[in-house]
This record gives sequence, C-alpha cells and structure tokens, in this order.
Amino acid sequence: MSRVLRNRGSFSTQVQQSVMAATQALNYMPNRIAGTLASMTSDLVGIIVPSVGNAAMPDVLAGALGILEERGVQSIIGATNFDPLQEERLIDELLSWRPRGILLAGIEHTERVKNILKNSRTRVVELMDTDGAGIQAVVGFSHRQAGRKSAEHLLEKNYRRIGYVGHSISTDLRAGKRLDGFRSALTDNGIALAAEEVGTRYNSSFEAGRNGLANLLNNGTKLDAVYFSSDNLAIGAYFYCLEKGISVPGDLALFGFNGLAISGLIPHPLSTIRSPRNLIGQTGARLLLEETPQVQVVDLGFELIEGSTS
Amino acid sequence: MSRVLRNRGSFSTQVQQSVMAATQALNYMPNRIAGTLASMTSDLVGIIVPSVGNAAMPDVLAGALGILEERGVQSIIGATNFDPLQEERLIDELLSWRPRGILLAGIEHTERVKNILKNSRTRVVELMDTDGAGIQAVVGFSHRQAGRKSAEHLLEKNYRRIGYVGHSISTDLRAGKRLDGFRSALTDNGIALAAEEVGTRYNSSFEAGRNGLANLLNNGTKLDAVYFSSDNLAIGAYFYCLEKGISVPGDLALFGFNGLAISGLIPHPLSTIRSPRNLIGQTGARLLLEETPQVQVVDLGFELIEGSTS
DNA sequence: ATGAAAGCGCTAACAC
DNA sequence: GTGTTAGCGCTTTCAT
Repeated sequence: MSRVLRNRGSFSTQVQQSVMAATQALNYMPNRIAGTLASMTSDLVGIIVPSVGNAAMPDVLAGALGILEERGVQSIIGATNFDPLQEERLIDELLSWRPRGILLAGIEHTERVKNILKNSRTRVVELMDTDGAGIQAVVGFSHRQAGRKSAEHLLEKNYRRIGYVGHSISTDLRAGKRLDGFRSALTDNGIALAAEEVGTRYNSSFEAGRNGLANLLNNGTKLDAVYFSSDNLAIGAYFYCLEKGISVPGDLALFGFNGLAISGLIPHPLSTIRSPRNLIGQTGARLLLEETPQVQVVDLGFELIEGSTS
Repeated sequence: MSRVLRNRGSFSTQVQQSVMAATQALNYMPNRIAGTLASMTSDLVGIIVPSVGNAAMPDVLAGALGILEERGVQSIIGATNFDPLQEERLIDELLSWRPRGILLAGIEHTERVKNILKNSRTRVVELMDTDGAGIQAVVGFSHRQAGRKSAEHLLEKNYRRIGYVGHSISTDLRAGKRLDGFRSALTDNGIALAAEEVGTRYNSSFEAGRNGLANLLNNGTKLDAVYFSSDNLAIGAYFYCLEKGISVPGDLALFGFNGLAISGLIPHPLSTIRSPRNLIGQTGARLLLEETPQVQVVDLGFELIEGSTS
C-alpha cells in the first residue's frame, strides 16, 4: 500500500512487514509517471544550457546536479547550441513534462519563451548573467562589469593599444556584454579598441584564439595588449606567442575570461576573471527548490586574477 | 481531441479547425506525464556519467544529446562521481520514470544494477569501454588496447625507463585498464614500469600531472618517458618541464590520453591517443533508439597521434 | 469520421 | 490504523 511505501500517513508494523515482503517478492518498482500525474507535483527539473561543452558549463552543471541529486530530483538537460529557437523548442517540450522548475543559462530568450514562462507556474531561475531583467530569479554576475574591470586593469597597467579577439560573438551574448563593458571603459578613458578579430569557424576556441591573434598581428596594427572573449582563446594565443617569440607581457599583454584551472598553470599564469561557476549552479538549484518563490537577483560577483600575462 | 493534436487516426479539416482554435484560446499545453502513463511508452532516456566535467564526457554528451534532441527525446542526466552506489541509486530513480532507454558510461556496475537492467525491458547501451561484458549493447573502444598501443609506441621510440602518473586510478576504472594494457605491453618486452605516482587530491588534473611528475622526478628514479592517465595530466606535466628547463622529449618524453583540442596546440603537440568521443555518443544514442534491440558491441577504435613529446 | 469510455499506476481524501 | 475510491490527463479501443 501506498502509505508504507512512501512512509506517510499511519500504518502498523504488521502491515508494513507484509507490504515489504510483497514488494520484494514481486520485484516492485515504483512508477513515478503515475505518481507525478496523481499528485500533480514532480521531482523533475529542466536545465537548458547553450552547450554542455562550453567551457563554463560543466562547472555550473556539476554544481546544480550536486544539489539536485542530493534532494532526489531528476534533471532533464537540453542544449540549445546558442539557438534561441532551439531553446524555445526545448522549453516547450520541457514544460510538457510539468517540471518543478527550470534552470536556464542566460537571460535572453524569445518573447514567446518569456511570456510562457511568466504565465506558467513553474519556478524559473536564470543563470550566469545579471545584466538585464530576469523572468523570476536570476543568479550570476555582471558580464558588462567583468568587461569593464578587465579594461580598467589593462589601462592601469598602462596598455593603450588594445585589441580584441572573440569567438562567435553574435551568438554568445554574454561575450558580447563583456566586450561592451570593455569598450565603454576604454571610451571613458578616451581611447578606442585598436583592432578586433572575430572568427567563427574554428574547431576549438584555442584555435580561434591562435588564429585570431595571428590575423590581428598580420593586419599591421601595433598592439600592446589583447583582450580575449575567453581563457581558451587567450591560451591558444599564448602558445602562438611562445612559438613566434613574442614576449608576454613585454611585447604583448594577454587577458582572458573564465579563470579555468589550466590558465593558472601555463608558464605565464593568465590574467583573467574568474566567476564562481560551481556556486552559481548550486545557488540556482537551491533557489529553484525553495518553498517561497521570490523574485530576486543574486549577484555572486567575480574575481580578477592578475597573472603574469599583463 | 487527441486525434488531431497528435495527427493520428482520421478526422475532418472542420474538426481540426475547431480543435486548433480551442487549443489556442485555452493556451493548451500537452501533458506528457499523462500521455506517457496512458500509452506506456515514453520519450525519455536516462544518461548516467561519472561527472559532467570529466574531460571526455562533454563530447560524448554533446554527441548523444544532438541525436536525442533531433528525435524529440528528452534526456535525464545524472552524475555518479565515480561512485557505484550513487550509480545504483540514480538508476533506481531513473527506472521509476520508465525511460525508453538508458545510456551508461562504462561497463562496470554493481551486481544489482546489472541484474535489474538485464531483467527490465528498457534498452541499455553502455558507452566508452569494450573491455568486458556488456548488459545489452556497448559502444566504445578498448582501453586496454589503447594502453598497449601507447606502450608499444614508446618502446618503438626506444624509451626504456618509463614512469606512470595517474589520477584517481581506483575510481577511474578505464584509466586502470589503460594502465593494465600499458604494463602488459611493457612486460611482453621484458621491462617493467620504472616508477609510478598516483595522486588523488588535487584541484585539477593539470595540477595532478604537474605534481605527480615532480614527485616522480624527486624520487630519484631516472626516467626517459612518462605515461599519463590523461592529456590534462600530461599537459600539467609539460608545463612543469617548460618551467624547470627539462627538454621534451630529449630529457623526457610525455604521452597522454584523450586527444583534446588543446593538446595539439601546445608548443610541443602532445603524443596521445584520441577516441571518437562525439561519435561514440551519437552511435550510442542511435542504437538506443533503434527498433530492433540487438545484443552487440560496436568498437569504434582509437587513433594514436604522434605529436612531438615522444 | 467521430463520440464515448475504459484504463495507465498511482495519490489523496474519505470512510470506517 | 486501515480499506476503499475518485480522479490526475491522456491514449486506445470500441461503437456508432
């Protein structure tokens, strides 16, 4: 009987015994589909990310999954490949599973998605980005501020001829916001980006960084620092410098974003910005499961790591 | 009415019109929980991996998710953290959702898991590892062979004093199999591993490789090559060599495993073994969805990449 | 071509 | 403390 299996309501030990025996004998396996339908509350949450491979995501996912699994909730994970329409499709399908909540990477979505989500009573927590209005709760940090901070650091260090190398900026909106912030800090100090290079078709970000820097340098503009849309690009570029005998940071300073483990272990630890990715995932998951739905934004900030490439 | 919504059975355009109108007006959203319960067939699959951050996993996941999403099936993903009991727990919970199938990383599971899965009629595809008996279908390659091949390569190159640096070998069974294969090839040639170092408590594999190599070298054993349990370890060690002025491969050869993008871009492209991770994910997903359940093992092989660290 | 009805395996509410 | 029953929102089958 349902009561003993779920340990709710009241029953005698005697009944418990026999029920236990029966479930063992019959090899009983609960059916959550039926349970969820009957109770109208599920232990499912949806998680939608741009891509499971995207440098920052594994940490965020690991953080969220950790919390979710320990509370016995299952996660349906979907990847949008940075395509808003794919996101819309995934959310539609997700909603048809009546999840307890949805964890979304980023705060940019199609209008339809925003409306649907606002009108549905599933909890929604948006992750990673606090630059803009969220649907219900958002947990992350300001990419615009991260960009600004990066520029300010470079300016303090007296770099003036600064270039940018990015990767798929039209689709990676967060990278776009960082660049915006970076640019505006430069503008505030009366200088402009000396050159920029945005490659889109590379096999890896390392390659994008490497080739991006090569192109930038071959264009003839004289640069003393380059800002990259992420650590991986910066690392690819760093190796290019090693290979070409470009002294870092003497000839050229390099600045990344993400604060990946490897960035601290290359011969010149990379100057970069690290965000609390795992914590963002954890916090998002906790918020999602919280009893009291609360409209709020949790800014977990970021940290500038001064390595030796700047 | 159900027939027009799912475009099955027969109905007139007139009825179709009115149903469409009604769904629009009422903002109808299908309920797959109810649908699944009624039809007793679901569009859910479960995916269980050791960790979403584990170097090889994002590619496998991306491959699998790609196929799965394009066929409109949702994925419940769980991470075991290399803990067989956690895997057992996850599988129990997964099964209660009556998934269409389960994708499992690896072929080592608790006896209970194997029995449950054999007796359930959910499709099971085990990924990554073909060294041993699978439950139903397995897609991957032989880690033992990969290890052998690595050793043979090093021996051909005339390295004789060979060390090993690994990371969490007791939990990462696949790494253990590679080491086994590596060892046996060495033994076949009458030599033994000169030294080995297995660190477990590092923040990252890069660090494990770096410190592992440092320890190995400090122990005084003279080595001319080191085999690492993965590229990340080897890369961490490579940077250590750069820093200490150890010439690679002159003083010391380095050999990794995985064939990550970054490994090909460091100043000395890493000698390593690359497996078709994305393809393994794709193939696994396809097999899982196939109509005709077929007991089989699909060995997708691997490729030895001769870089310049050996 | 279409309406009606019987479940799917549970949970929650109600009676005793 | 324990047995019973009415749904949950669909799919499927059976009449019509």
